[in-house]
Amino acid sequence: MDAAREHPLIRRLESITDLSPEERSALVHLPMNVREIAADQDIVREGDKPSECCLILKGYACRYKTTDDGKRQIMSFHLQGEIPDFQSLYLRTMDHSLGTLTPCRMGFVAHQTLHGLFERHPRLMAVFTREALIDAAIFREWMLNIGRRRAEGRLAHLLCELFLRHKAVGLARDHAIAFPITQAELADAVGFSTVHVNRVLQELRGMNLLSLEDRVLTILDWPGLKRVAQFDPTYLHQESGDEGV
Amino acid sequence: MDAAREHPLIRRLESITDLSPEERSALVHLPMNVREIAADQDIVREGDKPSECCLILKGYACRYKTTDDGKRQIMSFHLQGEIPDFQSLYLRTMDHSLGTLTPCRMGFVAHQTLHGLFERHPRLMAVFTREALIDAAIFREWMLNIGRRRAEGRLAHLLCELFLRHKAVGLARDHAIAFPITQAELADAVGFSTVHVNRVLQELRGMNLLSLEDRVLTILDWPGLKRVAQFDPTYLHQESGDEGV
DNA sequence: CGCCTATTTGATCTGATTCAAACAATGTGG
DNA sequence: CCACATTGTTTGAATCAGATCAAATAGGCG
Repeated sequence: MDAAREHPLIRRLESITDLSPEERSALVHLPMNVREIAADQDIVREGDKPSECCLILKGYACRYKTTDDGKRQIMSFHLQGEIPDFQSLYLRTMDHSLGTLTPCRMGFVAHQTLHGLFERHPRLMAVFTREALIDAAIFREWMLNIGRRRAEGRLAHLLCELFLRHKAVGLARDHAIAFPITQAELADAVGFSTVHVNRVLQELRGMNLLSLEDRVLTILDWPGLKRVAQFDPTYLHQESGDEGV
Repeated sequence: MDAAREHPLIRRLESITDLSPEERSALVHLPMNVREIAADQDIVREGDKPSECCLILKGYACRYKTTDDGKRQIMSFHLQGEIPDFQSLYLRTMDHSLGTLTPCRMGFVAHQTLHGLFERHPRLMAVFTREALIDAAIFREWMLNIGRRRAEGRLAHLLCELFLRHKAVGLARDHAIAFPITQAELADAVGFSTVHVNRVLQELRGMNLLSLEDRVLTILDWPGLKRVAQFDPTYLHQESGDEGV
């Protein structure tokens, strides 16, 4: 079997664009330092000045910040194949932290290595730049979500997004995805209390829109969920939208 | 007097990095279509597929989105010298709208022109990429702000940011900046009702932290304002931080 | 002057928080 | 294999920050 097919980064990039044989080869042989990391560990922290980027080979991670009085805001969730701290290539100091949600296999790639890669393959640089801009688009949508949507819609919106992002990279089976995110983590992502997440989740279940048990999220009624979320997938900039869901 | 000094884009970029004579020359002669636009006009709208980017030569603009039920979230404010829709170079479809807050002079630059510029001056591309990543850093901070900070801190935080951003590009005079943003617009930026913005603003004034009248914001007590905002300027990635304020 | 937009004030209501505690599931070490 | 600790979920009751509704006031400006 083709080694490239098994490589989470390549699988992800090929869900976005076509790669030339040279580009694929460069990516397959990208020097990286692979480490296994337990759940709930920080990989880089606010204030750090990292000299490498972190590629998720397996598992789930998130970016977050905390206020001085200890409240946390999760700004993004990340799946395998993603490089959550890509921005550290251009912004020396971390303005937020990156941590694991589950046990993870991480590939650490030196900044220098990536700069070299981009010099030899400018098109790859454009692809990663695009990805970073999509990240920003997701941040914008979350702002609208947190700032202006009320409970059911807000939580539903996040679940719609997570489902489509899994689907786009082949991590959805039928209408189900792995869902290792706890209610407390969901709360920190949408700006609720844990208690409220629990109650809203029960509402969504009560409407037969979804089921969430044993760390698996199943979408039972996609049009219905989209409706309560007012979900429009444009901001994910997946060429396919949500057709075929 | 040097024409480049007067050019808002160059002034802004030189507040960030040094430009070579060739880069400056390329920027001065960057072909653009200049238009005057009234206040409260959309420049591009969610769903548009623009073929040019918009440089603010004069005035204030903002990016925003609305929910189906008409609630608006402003995701960013933009000053002169900025290119708020830079992402349209890489993401075909607008996932949000860009509108003026005040009468503006705008320079429209064809995507093609910018791609050409970046090909000839890769370092400029890196600078703009960096700027886009700082945009994203600001979005993240706003998420924390909207999701996890309560009223006084939330509004104070936004005002701290706007002050520092003005200062960084020489648009602050002593401790005062132009402030054409209405209370309704502030409300849409921080996720409040207009009424609540008014009350919180009165609190901040009552604490003698600032004055805001006649479209001028004056910071009366920077350490105090920073404290209630829990403001840490790291996320703006200005090398100078807030020293000298 | 009169119109329109922006700010301010007051009264009431409500969605979500907080606090507290029970319950379930999972894992750990003896 | 059980006792126990730990982490995550669920439920109930009281409270509150901020929203909503309504109306007055204050500024520009044609």
